[in-house]
Amino acid sequence: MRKPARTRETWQRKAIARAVGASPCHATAAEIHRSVSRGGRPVGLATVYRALEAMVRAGAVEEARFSDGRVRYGLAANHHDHLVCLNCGRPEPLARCTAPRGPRRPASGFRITGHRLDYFGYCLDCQGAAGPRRRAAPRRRGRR
Amino acid sequence: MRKPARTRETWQRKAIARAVGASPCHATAAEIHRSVSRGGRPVGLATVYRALEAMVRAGAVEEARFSDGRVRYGLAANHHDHLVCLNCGRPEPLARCTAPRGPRRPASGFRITGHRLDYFGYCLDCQGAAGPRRRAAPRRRGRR
DNA sequence: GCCTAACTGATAATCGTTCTCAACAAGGGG
DNA sequence: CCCCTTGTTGAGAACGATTATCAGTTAGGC
Repeated sequence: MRKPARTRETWQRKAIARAVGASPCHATAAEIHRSVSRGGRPVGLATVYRALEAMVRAGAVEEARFSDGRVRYGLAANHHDHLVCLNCGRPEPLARCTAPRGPRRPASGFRITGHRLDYFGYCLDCQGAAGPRRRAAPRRRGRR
Repeated sequence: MRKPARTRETWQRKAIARAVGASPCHATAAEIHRSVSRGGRPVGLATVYRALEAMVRAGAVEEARFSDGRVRYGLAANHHDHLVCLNCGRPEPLARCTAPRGPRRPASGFRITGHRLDYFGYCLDCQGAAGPRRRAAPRRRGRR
């Protein structure tokens, strides 16, 4: 009887896992793709997305989404919260997780397995320059 | 000297603001668009996005992004955290905010003005049906 | 070495969101 | 009340991150 192989250890996935671990904060798929392709054989972008999806499913990697709409990936073992600037959109990692254990008694029988906590505000650079209530320029979309 | 009018009170913006306030939890732009257009004169989708952007800039509305990638909008006055199911992706509002005041001393001089806290896990419906470690079906994209 | 299912790369497709542009209208001035 | 400036609207094109397809490759159990 053949034991079904769950996942295969390709050099691409190893390189992608290494790149995710090397990032100090959560990185976008494009950043990971660039990092991997720069440091060796190029890897397809679709492969990066598929590998990241598999790692998320396996619980090794966690996703984070900020206001720019792009998904960012980081090692689950390296979990941290963020300070996100409302002006420049840049996320800053927080040293330690400050979230409470969970809401007092999640009614409705919800089973909690994780969380994500982001603080919004203005980073040092943007406090003087632009002042509050100025929106970020998250990403250029739409017609050019 | 003409005093420049900052914003104009069009019936579209009033209707959109009413629809945002009527939603029990954060609603997507498409939901708000549908809600507004159903209950009266139809409004362009671009208008909905522009009005929401203006309200966010004014601080009256806050954004939330879950794993399906769509932006959701809710009244800032009605702030609440969420329980997000990893299987079905449905967000459940939490009655009260449980986030700590802020991280112990945001180094780097970051000025915190708000936060967002989500708990991940599995809702009652998905605990029995699918079990853990099964990914949500967030959205259909890519080739058909 | 063989075989099969998992993986890869290139690329087309999808869809939420934003931009363009001409036409419209809020609301302050006269 | 009319005029004028300028923010707003609606329709649709454009955009870009992400996902699906498909044919060829390969990891790894036997």
